[in-house]
Amino acid sequence: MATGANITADDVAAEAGVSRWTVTRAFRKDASISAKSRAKVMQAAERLGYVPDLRAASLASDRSNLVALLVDDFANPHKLVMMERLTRVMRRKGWDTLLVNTLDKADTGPALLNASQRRVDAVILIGLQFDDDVLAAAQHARRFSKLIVFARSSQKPDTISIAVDDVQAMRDIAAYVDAQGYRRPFFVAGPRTSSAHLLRKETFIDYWQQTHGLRPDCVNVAAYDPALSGAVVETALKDRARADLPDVLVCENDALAIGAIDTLRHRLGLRVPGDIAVTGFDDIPQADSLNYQLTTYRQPLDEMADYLVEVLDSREDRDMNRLFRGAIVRRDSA
Amino acid sequence: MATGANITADDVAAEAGVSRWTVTRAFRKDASISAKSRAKVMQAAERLGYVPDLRAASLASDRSNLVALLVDDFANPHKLVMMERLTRVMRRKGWDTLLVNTLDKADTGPALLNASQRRVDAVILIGLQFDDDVLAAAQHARRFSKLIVFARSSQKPDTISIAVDDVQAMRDIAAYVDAQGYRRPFFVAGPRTSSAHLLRKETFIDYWQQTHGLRPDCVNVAAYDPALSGAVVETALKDRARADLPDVLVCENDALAIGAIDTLRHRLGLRVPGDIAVTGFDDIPQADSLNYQLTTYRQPLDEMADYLVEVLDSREDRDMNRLFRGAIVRRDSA
DNA sequence: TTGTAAGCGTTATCAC
DNA sequence: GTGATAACGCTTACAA
Repeated sequence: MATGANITADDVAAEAGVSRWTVTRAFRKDASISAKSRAKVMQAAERLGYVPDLRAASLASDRSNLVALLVDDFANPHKLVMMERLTRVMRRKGWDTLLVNTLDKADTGPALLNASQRRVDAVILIGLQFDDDVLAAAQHARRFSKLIVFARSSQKPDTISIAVDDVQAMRDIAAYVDAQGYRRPFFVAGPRTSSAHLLRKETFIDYWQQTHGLRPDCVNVAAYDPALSGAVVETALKDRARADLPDVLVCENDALAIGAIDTLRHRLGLRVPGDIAVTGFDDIPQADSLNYQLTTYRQPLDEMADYLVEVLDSREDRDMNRLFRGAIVRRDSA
Repeated sequence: MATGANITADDVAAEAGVSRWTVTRAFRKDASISAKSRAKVMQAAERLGYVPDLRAASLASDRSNLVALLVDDFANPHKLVMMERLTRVMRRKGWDTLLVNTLDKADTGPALLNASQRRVDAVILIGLQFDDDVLAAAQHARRFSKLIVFARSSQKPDTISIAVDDVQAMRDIAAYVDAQGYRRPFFVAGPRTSSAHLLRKETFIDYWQQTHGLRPDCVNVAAYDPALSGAVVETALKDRARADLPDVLVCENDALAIGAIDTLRHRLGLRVPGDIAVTGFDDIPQADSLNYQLTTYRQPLDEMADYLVEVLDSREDRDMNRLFRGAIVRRDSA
């Protein structure tokens, strides 16, 4: 076990009969080194089982090639999709990922401190509890140069936001629902309270007021949790007369939508989309299942991830916020 | 931004009027240091915005307090549950997590190398493609002392396996299904091929042969993917006469079970559990949804995670494999 | 193209 | 209880 522990570049240098610095060079793609030297070094390294120590490299160069990924809400399946995509793209480009589970809202500060101690080059936030005020309060712990908010828009200065254009997206959804002929929309919103979070809901309501002069009903669910969403929807709808029921539930994301569908079908005895249509947001894998066939909105995650590594690589200091445009994924639910 | 970059222990020492080593001591829980000195140091550190550099600490002490988590199958929702649990428990105990997305089967070696370069104290494998042969081939890249296989049993020496007792678990499930009166069982297995992976399937078949003298039908699904599972089940059952259909589908895990349920209901027009019952394994969040109410088997993840950190903390070299016993979670699907 | 020497910010060891 | 000093393994000038 632990084959050849503590083999250093010096050992390899001795074995290959060169200097330590030449060993280092051999391990870099760019480097002015003769093919012969490199071969000699590589063979010696192989023989000895040398593995460069990135801690030391990072300490000396002040670049860690490490990025902290702060995640708070592991209940939403979309998190898994994002984590897969981000770690895949980053690893391909030479960035390692420090996964930090932000235990609860109060833990944001400690989590950032954690990342700082590892001297990560950047911190990526994917989550919902990272309100701008939380971020502001936690900023003093910063010892990294880039704070990136992924898949959520943020107004905070000193922060790079890579997200879908919520206003555009929700207008697309509203227009789609409208075009399908639904006239009694009902919005199922998530737990967000700060202004940056209300964009989807507000956009949807605005659209409806402007085009049809009516204000859609809304409910707020305290977490992006399907079961909770179902409970809230049930409470809101169970005592309504059939004629008073909405004809479409527009949900802030798929997790809420799926919980809503389950409740409509299994608690309220309604058909989806027969009696009530439902839309989501995110296009999680489940949305494509036979059972849900959820009409939803897909963010261009690949593009967003590619841009993310571009940001990581960049040394620029200009504004790097970027909004992307996704597309409706039309299925049977609406 | 990057408030007070490069504040080191020396700076704090100067500010507080003590030596660097005293600063270090102040930051440890155990330490022979006077309360007065500590207070002085902490104030100075606060004033300067000092954040200890864990890279340097790790380099000097040869303990990184970093653990690599290798994940290969992001399609299974259970992965999200495990990641949450592990990162939560580890973080509470002072262990940071390096998340490595094992891109494909051939990437196992490079992924381990990646971890080695960061000098992680241990590597945890949660995934299915980590066959024992892959592990063996990749071992030469080891530069960490502990290789832990989590939630999957492994026969490999030099490896610590923390898992549920598959034989015991599958016997429990088989006995349950038997006691419920089902007599035409059908097993839906995952993609695993090596012997360590076949435990659940073999145990189930053995049980049935010994107790009823019959060999249940089986299908293999090439990935733990609900859609794929559904397709395989559909192919296997669609041409059968009603009387030839199984009365229960015992699935190797919940992902397969959920895909199977969708297909039974939406493709084959069967009721679950009315016409065919279904069982799963893992108890993923979805299993408890109104739509599935899946009878499944829960692994004692908290206990397992607690034991994991115990293993991480341990300096012992004895055999640390451990099998846990879970419990059936009885719901409506069987 | 290659080598030398001085850091990088801690911890460990040993004195005091 | 506290303080020097030598590692730890690499990178970065700069010199050869």
